[in-house]
Amino acid sequence: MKNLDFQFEIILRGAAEIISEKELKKKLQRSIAENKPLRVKAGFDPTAPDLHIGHTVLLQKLKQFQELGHQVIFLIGDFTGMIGDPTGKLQTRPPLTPEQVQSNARTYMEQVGKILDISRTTVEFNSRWMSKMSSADLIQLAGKYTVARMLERDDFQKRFREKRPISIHEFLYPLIQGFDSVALSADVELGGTDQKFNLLVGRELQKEYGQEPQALVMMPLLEGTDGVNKMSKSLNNYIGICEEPGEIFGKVMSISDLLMYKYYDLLSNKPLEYIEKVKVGQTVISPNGIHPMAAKKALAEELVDRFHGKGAGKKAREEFERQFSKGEIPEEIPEVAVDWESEAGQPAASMPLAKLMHIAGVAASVGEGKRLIKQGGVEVDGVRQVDPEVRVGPGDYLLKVGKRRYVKVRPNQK
RNA sequence: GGGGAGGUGGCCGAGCGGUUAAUGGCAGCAGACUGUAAAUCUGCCGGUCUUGCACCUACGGAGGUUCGAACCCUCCCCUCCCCA
Repeated sequence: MKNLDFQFEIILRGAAEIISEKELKKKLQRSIAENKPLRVKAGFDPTAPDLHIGHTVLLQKLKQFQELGHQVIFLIGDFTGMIGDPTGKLQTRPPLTPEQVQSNARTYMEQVGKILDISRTTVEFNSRWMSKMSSADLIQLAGKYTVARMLERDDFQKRFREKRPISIHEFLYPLIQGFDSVALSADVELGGTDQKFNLLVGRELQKEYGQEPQALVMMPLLEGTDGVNKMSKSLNNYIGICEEPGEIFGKVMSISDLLMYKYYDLLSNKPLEYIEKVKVGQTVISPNGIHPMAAKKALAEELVDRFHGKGAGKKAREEFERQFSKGEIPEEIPEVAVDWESEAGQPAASMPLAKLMHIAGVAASVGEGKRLIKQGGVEVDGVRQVDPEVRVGPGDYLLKVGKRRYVKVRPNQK
């Protein structure tokens, strides 16, 4: 096992906060002395099996622990997930069936495998111990925390102050999450900074149950592509790790420069000297700095490589440059077969372009198609269309919508 | 248990019997300018088609009163506050 300082430096990189550094060092020290890996836990919600790069901030940190020889425990919160997420405001989630949980878990692992070494990862489900817990046990658990302490949590406090509802079961969530640490005898728990309260509850409960409290490693939250909100699928400001290379590359290119520098800090594995050069380029144009656009392309390439394998990034970059820097059409364009039958069952002589766009999936409705045409955002075979009422006959067309959406349509052969 | 205030489009938030598919803001989309950056400016922003000032859907849910209701009435559901 590597020495203490070496390990600690790696763990520290990118972390927003560690509670406490002293305790963590002590644990590491002991682990080295006894040649016993630390049990490192991180919990995930099974209801959203589509991972985005925001999740990878945490996963990368887990990977680092793994590479340092520690035992990584990937905890799937299926029990909590089955009840519903308390942070969701109004919606009661339909409970997941065990089959759904299993299938989500599989999807999860496939994606997580892009980053972690699955063969060396322990996967746990908190239903394993929670579903067996009796009401009496649960009440006993609830007895270990007070309402006043619960209300210390930021969002509870805020909602309480703003007179917005807080359900009793929401108080149970931090307790259950904390109890997971007890059940797993976790030495370290990883989480986002927004998890701080829950993570701390884990420490308290471990003490209550006679365990040494876990050390906490908190990672900053990654902002979404809008640069304002936390990355999340529901806000549609995410970059999914399973998205097409071109998609990932494009989304990275469209973030603001300012955000790019944050992404560098949280996502890039490039040497620190390189990142320094990137940051120099932010303010001065000098031989020591890297131009923001070049830096962004490098980051996009790195991420595509990470999720699609070495070489995919370079390909995506070339494709990107062909399409946008040179204005050429992309190499691979999705094709859609369109039925041209009219209501009478006869092949229609023509249909409005807007409708064709709708069928081809590039417009949410016919109305939107017309709007796009009116606004000059539509090209057919390289010719911009301006009449929202134009009709087209059956045939092969290349549609371009907006700056980057292309689709080929052809009549459906019957 | 008693009393009071509310539930409006993805979100926030006006409207409180009739040009209201519903002011405004945010988000989103398209265009110009660019580095598919930021900032800025412009336009759009429920759906359908025979494009009419048409039809359908929509202001928590169900009924009702009206020529006409997001706006009035009744019942129900949900949230918040005060008292117990």
